Amino acid sequence: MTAERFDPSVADGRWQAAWDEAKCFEADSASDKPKTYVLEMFPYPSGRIHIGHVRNYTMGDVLARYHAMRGREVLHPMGWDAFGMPAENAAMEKGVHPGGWTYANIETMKGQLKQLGFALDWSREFATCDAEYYGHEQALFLDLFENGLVYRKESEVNWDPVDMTVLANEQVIDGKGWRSGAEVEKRKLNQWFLKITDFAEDLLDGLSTLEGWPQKVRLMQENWIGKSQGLEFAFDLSNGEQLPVYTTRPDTIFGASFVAVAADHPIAQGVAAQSAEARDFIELCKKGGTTAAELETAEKLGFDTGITARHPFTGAELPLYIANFVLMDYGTGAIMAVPGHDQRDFEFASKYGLPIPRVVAPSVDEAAKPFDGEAEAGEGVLVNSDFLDGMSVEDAKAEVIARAEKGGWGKGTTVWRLRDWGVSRQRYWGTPIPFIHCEACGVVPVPKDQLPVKLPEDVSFDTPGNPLLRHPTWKDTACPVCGGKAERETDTLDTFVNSSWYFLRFASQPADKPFDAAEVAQWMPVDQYIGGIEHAILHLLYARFWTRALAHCGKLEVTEPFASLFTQGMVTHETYSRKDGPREVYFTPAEVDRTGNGAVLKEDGQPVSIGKVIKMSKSKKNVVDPEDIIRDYGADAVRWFMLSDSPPERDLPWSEAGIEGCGRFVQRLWRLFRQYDDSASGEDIGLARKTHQTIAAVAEDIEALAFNKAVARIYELTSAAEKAAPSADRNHAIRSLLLMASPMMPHLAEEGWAAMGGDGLVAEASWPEVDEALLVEDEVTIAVQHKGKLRDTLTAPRDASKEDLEALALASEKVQRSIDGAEIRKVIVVPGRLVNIVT
RNA sequence: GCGGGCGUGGCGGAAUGGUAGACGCCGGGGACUUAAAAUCCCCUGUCCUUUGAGACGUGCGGGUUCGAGUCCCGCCGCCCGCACCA
Repeated sequence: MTAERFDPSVADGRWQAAWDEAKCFEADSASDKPKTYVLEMFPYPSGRIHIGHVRNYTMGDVLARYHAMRGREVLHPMGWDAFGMPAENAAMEKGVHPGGWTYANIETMKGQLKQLGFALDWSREFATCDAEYYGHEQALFLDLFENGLVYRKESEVNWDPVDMTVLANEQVIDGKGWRSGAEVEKRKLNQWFLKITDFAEDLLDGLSTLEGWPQKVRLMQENWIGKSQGLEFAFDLSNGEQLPVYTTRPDTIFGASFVAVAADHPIAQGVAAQSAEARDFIELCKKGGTTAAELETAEKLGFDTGITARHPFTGAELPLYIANFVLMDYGTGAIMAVPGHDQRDFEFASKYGLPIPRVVAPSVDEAAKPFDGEAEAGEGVLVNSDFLDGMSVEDAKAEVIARAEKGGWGKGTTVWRLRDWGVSRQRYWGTPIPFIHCEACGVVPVPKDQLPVKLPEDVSFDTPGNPLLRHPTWKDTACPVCGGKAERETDTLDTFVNSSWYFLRFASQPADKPFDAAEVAQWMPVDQYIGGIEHAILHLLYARFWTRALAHCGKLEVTEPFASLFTQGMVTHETYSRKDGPREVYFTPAEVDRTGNGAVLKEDGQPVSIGKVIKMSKSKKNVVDPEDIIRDYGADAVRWFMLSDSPPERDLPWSEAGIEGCGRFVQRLWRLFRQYDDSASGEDIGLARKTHQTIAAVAEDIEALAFNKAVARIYELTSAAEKAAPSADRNHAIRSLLLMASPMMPHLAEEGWAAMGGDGLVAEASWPEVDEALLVEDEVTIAVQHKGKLRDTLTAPRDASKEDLEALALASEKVQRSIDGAEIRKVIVVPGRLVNIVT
C-alpha cells in the first residue's frame, strides 16, 4: 500500500515535472471552451520571491485551477516587470550589469515559483527588459504619438545634482536625494508626456462600469482624477492686466474680499522684478515643507502687491496678494478669496485684517449672523448678494455662471486634478524612447522598421548620471528624414509604461507586432486581476489609460482591461527585538524560539521582547523566506496557510504554529485518502448530504474568493469523513475532498489520486458534480424562543407546517416552564428555522 | 480638512434580520506508548451559596422589530487613501 506519510520533498517535484510534461497549463487560444483569464500582478525580479508573492500567486492559482476543473480554457500567465532602479543600484554598488543581475534574479525566482507548483503557462513568459518586448512597446509609443497622445513639454523636475538624475517625488526625502543625500534642485527639462488628461472624463465614467472592483479602489481613482466644476473668469487689474481665476463656488462671488496668486504665478514674478521684498517673500514660500503635517500647521502667509482687482459685479477694488497657499498647477494658479466660506481664506483674512462678509446663511433672516471662528462651507441660502439673495447654493452657482457667460467675462468650466503623465526618466535600465533629435528636422520618430532601439550593452555605472547620455557612440545616428547627423533621445520610459500593456502581450504574442487584436479579443478583459492595494491608483489607472488609448488608435476593441479586481492584504509577522542603549536591535524569527507567552534568543537563551504584528520588512527583520518554509513543510502546507484563517483582503499574520497546523492537516488528509476503500459498499445518507452541500458551498466560496471559508468547510467534511464508517458514500466523500482540495493542495491531491487509482492527473480532472436533491435535509433543527430568547431546540421535518411547528414548540416542557402560564399573545413561526412565542 | 473602511473569545476569524463564536491556532485534561514523536478523545466567552435550555455578552448610548453582531440615529477608538485642489 502507499506510504504512511505524505513526503512533499519527493512528491512536489514529481508532480511539477508531470504537469510540465503534460503541458497541463498551456492556454490554447484556439480552444472552443469558454475562456477565463486569471492574472496576478507580475513581480519585479528583485532577487527572491517574498511571502507576499506567495499569497498573491496562491490565490490566483486556486482560481485558475478551479476554473479549469469547471471546464474553462484558462489563461494564467507569468512574466517579469524587469526594468527599474534596483538593477541600476545593484550595478552601481556591485559593479554588475543591470541585465545580468536582472536575468539571474529571474532565474532564481522562476525556480522558486516552480517549487510552489503554480499552474502557470510558462510558454508565454517574458520579461519587460527583453528587447522583443520593449521593441513592441516602442512601436505602441509611436502609435500613440501618431494619434496625438504623446508630446514634449518643458517641465520642472527634482534634480539630484550629485547623482545627476531626475528623482521621483517619493525619492525626495526632506528636500534631499534619497541616495546621495544632496539638496534637490528644481530644474526645467524637456520631458515626454502622455495625454492621459484627454481620457479623464472617460476614465472617470468607466469606473462606474467596474462592478467587479472594490469600491475603495474606484473611489481612490475617482479622487485622483478629481473632477471639479466651477467658473473661470478674469479680473481686470489696476495695472491694466487681466487675471484669470477659477472657483468652484461662483455663488459666493459677492463674498470675495481679496484675490491671491501663487508664488510662481507670472503676476507674482512681474511684481518680484520690481520689488526685492516680493522676491524675498517668494523665496520664503518655496522653502515651505510639503509633508502633510507641515501643510496642516503651516501659517497662511501673504504679500500685498499693491495691485487691485475689480469685482465684476460690484466694481469694488479688491487687494491682490501673493499667497503661500495658492498652487500654481491647479486651476489658473489664482483665486478669488471668500473668507466667510473657505477656511484657508478665512485664516488669511483674519491674519491680514481683511473683511469677512457673510454671503451664505442658514436662512434669509440670519444675514448678519457672526462667524464662529471659522468659515462656513456648508449649504444654505444666499444673503448680502444682490440678485442672488434667497437662492440656494446650487441655483446661485448656475445663475452666476449664466450671467458670466452672457456678459462674456467668464465661463463654466471643468477642472481636473489629474495631470498628464510625464514618462521621461534619465535612466539606463528602461525602454529607450524611440525618437531622434535632428538639428535640421527637429524631433523625429524612429521609423518602425528600425525598432527595437536597443539598449547598449557596454555601459558603465562608475560615474553618476545617465549612462546612455555618456555612452561614446550609442546616441550618434542619422536623421531618418534628412539623413544628416543626429542624436538619439537618451531618456527612457517610466517603468509604469511596461506594466500598462503586458496583459495584452500575455494574451497574444506574435513576433511582428505587439499583439493580435483578434486573439486579444478572445481573452480580454482579464476576468480576475489580483494584486496589492499599493497599485490602486497609478498602475491600474495607467493600464486603463493605455487600453483606452490603444482602442482610440484602433488597435483594440476592449476599453477596460480588468473586469474584476481583487486587492489582497499583506502578510504580517510579529517582531522580536531588544534594547541596546538607545536603539532597538531586531532579530529574525529564525533566531528566536517562541515559548508560550514569550520568546527567547536561541543564541543566549535570554528573552527578547515581542513587538507588534506588522508588515514583513527587512529593517524589522520579521521576514520568513518562502524557500525555507517550503523546504520544511512542503508547498501544499504553505499554500494552505496562505488561504486559511484570514479573509484574503485582510492582512494575514504569519505564525510558526499556524504553518505547523497546516502541515498536520496535509498529513491528516493523506491518512484519510489512504482509507479510500474500493471494496466498501453501502450508503451513508448523512455523509452524502454533507458531501454535496460542501461541494456546492466550496465552489461558491472559491468563486467569491472567500478562500478562508472554503478551507473551513473542507476541514468540516474531513472531520465527518474521518468519523464515518466505510461505505460507498464515504469513498465518494473522500474522493470529493481530494478534488475540492486539489486547487489548493495540488501535489497532495495528485499523490492521493494516483494512490486511489484515478485516471490521468487531477490537474485535468473535473470538479465533482452536485446532486441538488441532496443539498436539503429531510429534518431540520428548529430553534424555539420565548420572547426572543432561546429556550429549546427541536427536530422537525423540513416541510413541517406552521401549525405543526407551533404545536411542537408549545409541547416542549422547557418552553412551558419558561412561559409559566402567561397568556400567549403571538406566535411567530419561520418554517424550517424557528418558533418565537410572545407572551 | 475631504473620502473610505473596520471594531465579535487569549489570537486569526464564522454568522441571507432568526440557536453568536463555525473552522483554525494557542491553552488545559485524558488515551495509546517502556518512553518519545505521531495520532486520537474531551474541555476551553464572562459570571453565579439556584451549575440552570440560568444571567450577562459582538466598542459606547439610543431607536426600529416578535427577534439586531447584522438595519437606523448619535458618539468613541483604530486603520487606509487624498490633501493649502480654490
